[in-house]
Amino acid sequence: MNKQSGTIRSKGEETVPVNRREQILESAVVVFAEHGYYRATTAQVAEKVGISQPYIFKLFKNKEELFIAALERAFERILRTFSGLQAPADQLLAEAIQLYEQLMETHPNEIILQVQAIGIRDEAIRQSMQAGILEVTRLMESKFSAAGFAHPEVEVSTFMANGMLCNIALTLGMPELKPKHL
Amino acid sequence: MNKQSGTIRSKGEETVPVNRREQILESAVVVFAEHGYYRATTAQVAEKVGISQPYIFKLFKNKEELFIAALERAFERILRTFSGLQAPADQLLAEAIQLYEQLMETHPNEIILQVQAIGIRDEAIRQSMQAGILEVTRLMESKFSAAGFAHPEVEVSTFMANGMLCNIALTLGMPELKPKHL
DNA sequence: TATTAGTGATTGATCACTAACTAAATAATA
DNA sequence: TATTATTTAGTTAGTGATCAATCACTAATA
Repeated sequence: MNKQSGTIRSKGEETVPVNRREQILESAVVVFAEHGYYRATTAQVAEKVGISQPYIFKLFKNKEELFIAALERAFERILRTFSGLQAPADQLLAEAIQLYEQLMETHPNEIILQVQAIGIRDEAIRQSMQAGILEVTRLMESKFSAAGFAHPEVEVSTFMANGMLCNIALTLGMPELKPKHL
Repeated sequence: MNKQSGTIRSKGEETVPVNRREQILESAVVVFAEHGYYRATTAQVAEKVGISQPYIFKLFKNKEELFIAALERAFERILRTFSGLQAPADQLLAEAIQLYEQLMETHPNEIILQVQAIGIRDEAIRQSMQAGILEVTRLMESKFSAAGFAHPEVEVSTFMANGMLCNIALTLGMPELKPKHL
C-alpha cells in the first residue's frame, strides 16, 4: 500500500530508498519558481527528477494539484520555522525577522513560489493561498500574544507587510527594496 | 501618421473618434487582471474591444508588449496620483494613504495587474516592473523629504510594505489582511 | 492613387493528460 | 523450493485543445 516507497541503485552497489512524491515536489518547487506556474511544464519537472513526464500524473491528479502540494509544503515549512518562536516582547520581532531571513536564504524558491501563487487566477490555488496566509497570521498572532503585546494584530500586520515586501524584493531581484528600519 | 485615431459609428448617426490603442489597453488591463498573463488570450481582449484578434498585433508587436504597455499605464496612474501630494509632516502619510485607497477603488484592475506582474518570469516584464517600483519609490521619497522627514527612506519603505500588503489583500480577496494601524 | 483600418483563414508549436503496455519485485501456492 | 499470480513502478506513444502570430486580403477614406 505504500505508494511512496521504492528503491534506486546508486553508483555503489547499495540500494537507497526514495520517495518519488517528495522528489517530484522538490523539483516542482524549483521549476515553478523559475518559470512560473503556466510556463513551467510537467516535462521539465519530470526531467529534473529523472522520470518520464506521464509518471507525474500517476502521483498527482493534475498540474494544479502538483502546484498546490508544492505550495502547501512551502507553507508548512514557514509554520514549522515559527512554531518554536518564543522570546520576551522586546526581542520577539528581531527573532522572528532572523528566522524568516534564514528561511529566505535556505529556501528562496519556496518563497518565490508563494509570491507567484498570489497572482495565479485559479480558484483552488487561491483558496490554498488564503488558507496558508491565514494560518501563518494566526500563528504569529499567538506568538505576539504570548509575549504580552497589547495589540498583536497590529504588530503582526506590520510584520506581514514587511515580510511581503521582502518576498517581492527577492522575487523581482531588487535587494534595494528590502524593508529599511532604523 | 496618427495610428491611434479612427472613427466608429455609434448607435446614432454621429461618428465618434476613438483611439484603438487606448481601447485595447483598457480591455487588456481587465482581461489580464481577470485571467492572469498566460491564461488571458488576445482573442478575449479583442472581443472586449469589439475588433478582430489579429488586429491587436497591428498595434502591438506581441502579447508581451501589450502587457508591458498596460503595466506602464498602471504605473503612470500611480505616479500621477501622487504627483500632487504635499502636506505637513504630520499629515503626509494619512494623505498618501487616502490617495492610494481611492486609487484602489477606482482602478483595482491596474493594481491586480501589478501584483500579477511580480510573479511573471519574463525578463522584459520584470524590468518594466523594477523600473515602475523604483520610480514610485523615488517619487515618494521626494515627497517625504519635502515634508521634512529625517529618514524618508524608512518612512517610504514602510509605506511601500503596507501598500504591497494592501495589493495582495485585494488580489487574493482577503480584506482581513489589509494593514491594521492603531 | 495611396493610405488607413480592419478582417478571415490558417498554422505551427506547445502541453496537459491518457491509454496501453512492460519489467521487476513480492506474495501465494503446490 | 520452484512456480505462478499479483502488485508496484515505471515507460512509450499519442491526442486533443489551445493560442500567439502571420498572411493575404478588402473596404473605406483622403
